[in-house]
Amino acid sequence: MKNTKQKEVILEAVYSMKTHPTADEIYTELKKDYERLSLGTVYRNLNQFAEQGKIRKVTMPAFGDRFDYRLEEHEHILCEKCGKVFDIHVDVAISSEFEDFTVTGHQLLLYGVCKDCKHSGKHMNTGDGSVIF
Amino acid sequence: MKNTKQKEVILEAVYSMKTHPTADEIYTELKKDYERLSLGTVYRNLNQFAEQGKIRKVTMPAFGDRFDYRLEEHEHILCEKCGKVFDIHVDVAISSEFEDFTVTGHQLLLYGVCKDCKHSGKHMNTGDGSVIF
DNA sequence: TTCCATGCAAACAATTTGCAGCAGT
DNA sequence: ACTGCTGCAAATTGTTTGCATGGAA
Repeated sequence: MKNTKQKEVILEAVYSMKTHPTADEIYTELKKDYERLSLGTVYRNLNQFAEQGKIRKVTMPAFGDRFDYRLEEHEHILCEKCGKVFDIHVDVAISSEFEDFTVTGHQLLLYGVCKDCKHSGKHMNTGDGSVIF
Repeated sequence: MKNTKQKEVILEAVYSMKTHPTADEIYTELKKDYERLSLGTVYRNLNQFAEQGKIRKVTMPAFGDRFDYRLEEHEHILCEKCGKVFDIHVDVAISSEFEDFTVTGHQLLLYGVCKDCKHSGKHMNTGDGSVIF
């Protein structure tokens, strides 16, 4: 794999934008400084980094794929109002064998309404009465 | 909401295909008997049913949206080789308040290799050493 | 008769890919 | 010099939408 300026700045962008950006958000951000950068290159490199385990790709229902520089085990919570994604640290212990499956990974996603959106006056659902995690 | 033949057979298809079908799979299946059925109608109705809580929409990374007739609380496990989705019943207890979030729902997705694919001789990853669920 | 739902095709959004030229080794 | 990487644009894929017509109430 060759070292290119593009690879460098794309990876750096994921590290510095701590907001779980989409490919397009990264592209838009970098475009300011790198006029000729192409969206295809951003996608190509993000996917490559994810395969190499340098970053993580997180698929969100209805809000597109996000990229996350945090490699440690953690889960995500998605605000359904603003689409922002936050990290949460919960202990999800999964055996590597489960009902005839060899389990290689998992993803836990919580949905809800974040603090800011709660206070911004929009109507919201009530909780569903579930228990402490 | 009006009762139409299309609504009837689409909903019935989700109930009878117990394979977590995509919209397109449902469409293809029904097209055999209903020549003039349109894919748009399938999408429209599936989304409507999901909103009404008659079925469930499950978003899978890399394999498109699936529809599930099972309404009870359960999670999914996705085979990375064949793309099949299976139900699993695990106890995921989540509080309705979590770090300033009002939690309205969650989704736990495990990835792995199913029994059939394990035995079909393809190379596979080793487990990641995690613990009993 | 009134409108909602459908079929159809076009529109869309997100992502991937083919290719010729350019740049890293 | 060789070959992979990039920019660009076109192609794909999955899904939604506008509109005229047909069918349920």
